[in-house]
Order: sequence, then C-alpha cells, then structure tokens
Amino acid sequence: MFLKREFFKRKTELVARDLLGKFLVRKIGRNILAGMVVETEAYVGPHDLACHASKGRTKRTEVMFGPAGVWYVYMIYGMYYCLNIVTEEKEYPSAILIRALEPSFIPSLQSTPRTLTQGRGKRGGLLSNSANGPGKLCKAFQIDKNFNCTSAVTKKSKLYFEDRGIKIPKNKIIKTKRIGVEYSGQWKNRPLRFYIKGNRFISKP
DNA sequence: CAAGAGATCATCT
DNA sequence: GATGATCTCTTGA
Repeated sequence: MFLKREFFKRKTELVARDLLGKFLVRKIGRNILAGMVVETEAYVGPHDLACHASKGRTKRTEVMFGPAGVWYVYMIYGMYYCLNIVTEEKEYPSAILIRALEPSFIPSLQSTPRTLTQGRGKRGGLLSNSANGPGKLCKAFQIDKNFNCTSAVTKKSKLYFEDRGIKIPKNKIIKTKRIGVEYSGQWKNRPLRFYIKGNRFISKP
C-alpha cells in the first residue's frame, strides 16, 4: 500500500524512523524502479540550525512550510540532488532527507526484472553502491528539480512510497548524528540520523 | 586505510 | 562573493 499524507503529517523524527523498511517507487515510462529505504535524516523545524528553513522563509524553503507529503528537492555542491519529503503540519518547516536505498527487484513485473543499475557503470546485478548516498540515489532514480514541490501522496505521482509489510524492529534501528552539518552548532550532534543496523547499503557506518 | 582536493551552481548576503 | 544535508579520485603512510 502506498503511503498517504497522514503518514507524513506527524513528528518528523517518528516519520524518519518509520520510513526505514518502506519502499521508494519511481515510475519512468513503463519501467518501475524501487528500493527499500535504509537510511534517513530528520530536519526538524525552524530552530534546527541544520535545517535549511532555519534561515527563514525564502523561495527555496517555502515548500517546507507547506503541507506534508510533498517533495523537497534541491541541488547541492553544484552537482547532486538531494531528495526530501516534507513532514508535519502546514507552517511548521520540516523534512526528511532520504539518504540510502537497498535496490530491489519488482516481483510484480513479469518481464525481465529491473534492478537498480541506472546510476553508475558496472553490469547488472544488485549494486551496493548505486543508491548508498543522497546524491547517488537521486542519480539512480533520475530525480531532479522537476520533482521539487510536487506531491508524493497522489496516485498519479511518479515518485512515492509504499509499505510492503516489512517492519524493522526497534533494536535494529541505529540513531546517530547527521552527516555534513558541522556548521550547525549544538544541532550537529543531535541524533537525527536513522539507519538499519548491519545493512550493507547505507552510506556510512 | 585516512585525509584532502576539486568539480560546479543555486541560493542567499 | 561565499558556501554547501556530496561524491570520486588522488596522495601518502
């Protein structure tokens, strides 16, 4: 089943944790790519100095002040895109960065199974290094600025989440500090990064 | 292995 | 004009 707005309209930390084990699904023409979310980071509001919205309401951050279940995609370092899903109530700017996916086959396709091999070289097969980072997963899933401000919770969306019945037990979830936010003062050490313990598709231990 | 540099541009000052 | 929610490649121990 596909995740609706209600799922995202909750405390960001909770959503970030619950997103582990869910599947990101991307439709490209007749093809479908999917991957299980194995790593996320929460950016939890206007006082979170690592959250872009802490700098105020600007053209770029506007989307985070809107309703939950909308994509926030931005370019970073002039080279990569980062995919985020907006959470919580309107007017409360918060989002979750999707940091890594475990590539998967799509059992429902009876034709040749597709794997996540679009992003980088190498021949077919499950690549452990094609979606293990926010920039790389966007490349692999062909996600760019066109998705910014679009909804993830309408049926016609070409990018959305599914619950396929996988539950990650609490003792399998690691909670630690976020990556690349050294500038954010006290917030840099807050445990707002979540990943599945022992999973080999995460971006960093 | 770890550490450092460079690529490259949208966004904000 | 500076900087970054990144990644890959190079260097050196």
